[in-house]
Amino acid sequence: MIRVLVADDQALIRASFRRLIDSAPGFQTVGEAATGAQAVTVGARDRPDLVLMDVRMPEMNGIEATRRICADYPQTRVLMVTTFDLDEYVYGALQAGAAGFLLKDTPPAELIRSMNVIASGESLLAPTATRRLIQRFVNPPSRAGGLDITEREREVLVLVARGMSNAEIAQSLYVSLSTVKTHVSNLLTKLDARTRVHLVIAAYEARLV
Amino acid sequence: MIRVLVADDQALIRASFRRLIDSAPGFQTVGEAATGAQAVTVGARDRPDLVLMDVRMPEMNGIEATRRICADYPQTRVLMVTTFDLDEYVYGALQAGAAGFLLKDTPPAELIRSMNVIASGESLLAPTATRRLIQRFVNPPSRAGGLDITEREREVLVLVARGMSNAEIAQSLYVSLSTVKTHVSNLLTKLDARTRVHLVIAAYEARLV
DNA sequence: TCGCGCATCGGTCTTGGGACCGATACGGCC
DNA sequence: GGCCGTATCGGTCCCAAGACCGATGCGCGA
Repeated sequence: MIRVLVADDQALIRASFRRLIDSAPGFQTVGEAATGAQAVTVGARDRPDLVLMDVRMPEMNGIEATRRICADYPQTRVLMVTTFDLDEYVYGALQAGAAGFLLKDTPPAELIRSMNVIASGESLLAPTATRRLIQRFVNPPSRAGGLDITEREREVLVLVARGMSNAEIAQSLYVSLSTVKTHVSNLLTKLDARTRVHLVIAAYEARLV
Repeated sequence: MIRVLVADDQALIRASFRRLIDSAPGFQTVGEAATGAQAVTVGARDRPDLVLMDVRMPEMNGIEATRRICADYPQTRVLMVTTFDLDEYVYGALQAGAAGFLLKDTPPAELIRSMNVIASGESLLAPTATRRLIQRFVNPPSRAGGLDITEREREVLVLVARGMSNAEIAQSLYVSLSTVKTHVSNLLTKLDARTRVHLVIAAYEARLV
């Protein structure tokens, strides 16, 4: 029997979830919470196997509540169920430790299936959330385009970020030391850096390496 | 009508998928491929909306075929369907551009639903793959433990990696410049670095920043 | 008790890094 | 033709960085 806690600030939603859960074989509602703080409290007291967590709640939002529950009781699995399909919600929930993220318009049967998946230790996301997560995995936010530097400067920058000295860069690019120094100097100005260390940091932040 | 290409080296599997697809409303099989190379060829010729792609195939594996198809025809969506649930497969497929990743033991009805999701532009993964992707998102591989340095040295290292000068670090830690220099010097030796730039690189590679 | 690792501090010395000055050449653009 | 951005190169100057030497005090385990 999978013991479920329902956390949502709307009583109607809670009741609806409770009916759905209790009618599903193998599931049982063991508690309700109307705020994030309540969810944490009840989660600590009743140790449910699964928490259906809303994001927007008074006192404490669902993300923060998820963070605390997951931190204190890792065996408790949290399934985020929200009306709004926002990036920050998804990323925040996952960072907080949620095992799943679904929208409230998910058909009941699918919700039950999803709860089984989550309770079994696997994870599951709404398709839109999946797409975004994959997107971020494949193409992590690269603020590289923000660097307003020339192509040659970019080449020099990556070599600097590889730890090469100006002399080594000069050899590598078949130019004189003076030229490299000029490029580095221009880079320092353009990127508002004091030393080449800042250039390395900028390169890493821009995902150039 | 969603036009589907089935790529799998086993004729039995292809036939099975074809029957399933053609019996589903809104779907139509437009081609088959027994190798990755064939999949690329047929994909280029027939421009299917969706490709059911196996990973292990002769001539060219499904990952590489996916990479080429996605590179040339971004509107073609690839759903990876494989027997084996391996990390490299999942990550490789996603990097290659696949929009989904399912196991061959997926029930037919769910496969059809998944194909609808994929065709609609969203993404979908098998629960085990979802869990792993989330895991990697939340807790990216951190080679931080590998650094054999003292606690104080670690503190200095992160400040170096933030771009601070030795003097600034000294102020920040309420110690003398000499002390900082000693720590930096020890760090350079321990991490086999020639300059502080290498320290910054090491810090970033170790995910210390 | 002695040794060892760690953190702390000071000194000297060399060198690469960076600021700042200058210059030439090439290509695109109005 | 003239302007501008870019890439190239040279020189001078200064200083932070780093190597290398020394030292002290503290805690911990053999």
